[in-house]
Amino acid sequence: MLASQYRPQEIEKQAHLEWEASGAHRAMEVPGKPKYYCLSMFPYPSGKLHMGHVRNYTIGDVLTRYHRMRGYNVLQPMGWDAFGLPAENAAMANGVPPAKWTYDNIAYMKKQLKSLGFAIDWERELATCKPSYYRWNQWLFLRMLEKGIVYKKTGVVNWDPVDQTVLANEQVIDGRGWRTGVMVEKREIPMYYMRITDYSEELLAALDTLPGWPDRVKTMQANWIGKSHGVNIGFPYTLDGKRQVLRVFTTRVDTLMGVTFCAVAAEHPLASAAAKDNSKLAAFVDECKRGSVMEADLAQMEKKGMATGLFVAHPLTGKQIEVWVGNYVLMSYGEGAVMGVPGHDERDFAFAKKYGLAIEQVIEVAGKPYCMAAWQEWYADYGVCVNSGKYDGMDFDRSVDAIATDLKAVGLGEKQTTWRLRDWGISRQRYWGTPIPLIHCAGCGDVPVPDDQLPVVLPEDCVPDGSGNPLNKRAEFVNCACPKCGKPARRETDTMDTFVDSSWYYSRYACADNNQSMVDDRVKYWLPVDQYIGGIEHAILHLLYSRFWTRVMRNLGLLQFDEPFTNLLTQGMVLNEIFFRKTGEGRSTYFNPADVDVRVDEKGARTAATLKSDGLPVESAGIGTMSKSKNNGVDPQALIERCGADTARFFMMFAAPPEQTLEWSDSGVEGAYRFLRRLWRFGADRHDAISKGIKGTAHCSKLSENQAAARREVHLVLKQANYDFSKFQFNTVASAGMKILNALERLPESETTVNTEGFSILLRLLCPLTPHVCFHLWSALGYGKNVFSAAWPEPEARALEQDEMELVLQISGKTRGSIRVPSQATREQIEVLAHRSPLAMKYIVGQNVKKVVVVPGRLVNIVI
RNA sequence: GCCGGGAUGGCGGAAUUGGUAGACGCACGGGACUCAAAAUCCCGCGCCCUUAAAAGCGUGAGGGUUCGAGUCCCUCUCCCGGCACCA
Repeated sequence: MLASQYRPQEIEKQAHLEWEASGAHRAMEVPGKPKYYCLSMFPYPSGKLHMGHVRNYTIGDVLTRYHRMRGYNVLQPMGWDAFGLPAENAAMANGVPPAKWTYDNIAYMKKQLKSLGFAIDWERELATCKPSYYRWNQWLFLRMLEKGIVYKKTGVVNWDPVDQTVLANEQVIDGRGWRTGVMVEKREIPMYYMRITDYSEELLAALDTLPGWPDRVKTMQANWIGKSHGVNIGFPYTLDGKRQVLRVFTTRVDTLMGVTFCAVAAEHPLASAAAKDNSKLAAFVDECKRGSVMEADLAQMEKKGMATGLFVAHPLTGKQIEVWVGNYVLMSYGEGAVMGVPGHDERDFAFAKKYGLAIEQVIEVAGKPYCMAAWQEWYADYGVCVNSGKYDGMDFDRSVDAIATDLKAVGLGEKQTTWRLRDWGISRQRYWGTPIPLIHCAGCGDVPVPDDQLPVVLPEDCVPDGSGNPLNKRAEFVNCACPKCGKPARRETDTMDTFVDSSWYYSRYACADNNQSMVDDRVKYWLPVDQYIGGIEHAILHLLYSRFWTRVMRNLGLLQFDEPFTNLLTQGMVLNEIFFRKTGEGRSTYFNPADVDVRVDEKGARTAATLKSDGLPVESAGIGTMSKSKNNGVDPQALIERCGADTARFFMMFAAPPEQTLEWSDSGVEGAYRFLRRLWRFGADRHDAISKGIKGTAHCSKLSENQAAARREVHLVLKQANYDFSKFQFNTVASAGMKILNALERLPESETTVNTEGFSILLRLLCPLTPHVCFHLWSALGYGKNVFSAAWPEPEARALEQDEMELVLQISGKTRGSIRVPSQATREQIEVLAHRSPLAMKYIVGQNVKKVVVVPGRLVNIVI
């Protein structure tokens, strides 16, 4: 018997018990059975789940359950990206060690994930902050060190001079330290790097082997790697009596004859040399070195520069060219120096205009006038060389070849391929991360920790206070013996970038219990990941580092594949409304949408919003991602407790397609809940009839016209829904479920045959989305024991057949109505029927028919 | 600034390849049931003119290709994601 009322809490709890008892979500290696590894990006244990998690893991769970029903052996694991800055911030705020805070959060969030009914194999759970995981970070780091993939060099960091600490970019606000408020400085410190640039070519080329990745992600990665072809040019000069060469890289050597200055980065050796006895320049160079290291900030800074007083010679004409220091020149790209061609480059133009430097046209584009006199014209288009001596009249390709040849002849340049991608600096001057397994010895230098001393265990009871890395204050951690000479030595206290942790965790899930090796043979069975799901914000860094790391492991013989993620789904963000009031000092107070009343007019359009507590108006700042700072988050817990996990899941899937942003809506949730109540009631009302009814296919021949029409509709919607499933369009799958229920509800209750079949289709179609209610109804109505072992529903061709079909009738491209024609009608017959239809007559009598377009199954267009 | 993406009723969204724009849901309006409320059910719902029908307009803005454009091309505006130490 079925209770008349839908009580999600009860049936969900019961379902969880049954699934747990039967081990329904365990994934075991079954040789020969097709496997499907479905992975969602693991969460950072920030405290409690947010809606972005719920969305991400619901998408993953829908795919997991769908593929199980399709006969795959599916693995869906879960773990914790447990190292990172927020734990240290929480420690500073509450005095709790990051470890305790992290483990408490994991326990709570795990409970929440379980309450959502995800088909996760919890036996494979991992947390990156556990020595059993990060020891393999350390182990692989040492292998990379041996192979020369890891190396040491200096890198630039944000330095807070008051707290005497390195700041993350996130901790720099408007160029100042977040806690001290003082201007941040750039500081160079020694760091360890991974040679991801050794893999530039492969990482770029292999994007073509990833048809299952969204094009936008592949484009972003390709642009990030940034392969460009150009020429490396030398501008000779003499300094301290020695002949030297200033090297620049350009992709536009065709504009070489238009160079009117050169500009170098503040960190460039030439800038330092010139600043030595020029205090004004030294001050300017210092100024450039202050402020944030973020590229976005640098690129938006006002272009500033100062002449060095040094001159270099044009490599082909010998003309003297002044060298400037420019804050828009990045030391990290190319040679840290550029040739200035203000006539044909936007940034050079802005710079030249500001400092009154010469602008010369050396490229002409047909049909595009160049108005030098106005001093506001430049263009970067490709064209033909002019004012360029022997190169005049040459197009881009020819001039590049000619100029490169001439440069080579004088030993001042050759063609070069340059990459935008930089090596990956992994050192972090922070506590809550994987210790870098090195020991610094006065006599032996940097000594790797021997494998048998791994893992280097991070003490779990430190409490950071914002002034540097607490590991430095731990004598028992820092002081150690040199593994080579045995003398007292100093342990490295830098930890690894947390992107290291997330670069290979997907492999570890296959063998999380192995404490003898990083990976084992089970990886061969499960990997690569068939479907990876996560936020679009990870499109570049995390995914690129993972692709790199996979190749490193492959080259060490640990993995047998090139690409870790065969298919990628990038999910959109979850947004909510933002309400605020301005307070005195121009600051804003934000109010949670749950505390705001919104009034509407008789058409449903919004008229006003007021705060519930005081009834006074609040302002709307539109919609934005759910965040603490905008106070617009919705706690999934309250929702689950009130409406159940199925409602939360169904709303998430219905409100928007997975890749798009999703806007939160309380009434939308209410609608989802209403639908599930209707679904339940349909089953409860027809319980007796359906449980006694004949299961299986309803036979067309025995059906009335009414029944056949309803059945046709169900199968038609199913056909579309199956297509949508294959495209991961879960929002239209959800709406297909609603359409099927609408169709079945329109049928009289006595139509048991069609109802029984239709409802079984509906339950199977929806069970990946709302597993609990479908699981319960399926067995309660006697369809079988377990809906997840049932066959996936397929539309029946015979159910879709019909004698007549409707075609749209257009007159000269304007839709005027529709006509009915026999399904088998030929193009000619359709044309005749269309002409004879009263609707067409009305428009074509007395007109000259120029042309008739017939699109089979769609429309007829009579052009007059 | 650079790279990537987006824009469709009051709202979320739908519309396989160019072929009836607005499926499905929310909100809103009207009605039924009820002592009443909640729940539930029925009807309506892009804009404009209108008693109604018909016509006209309509997918961010402007232009183009086509018998036909939300969908393809060009130009522009606004919004969102990333920019290497947030994860």
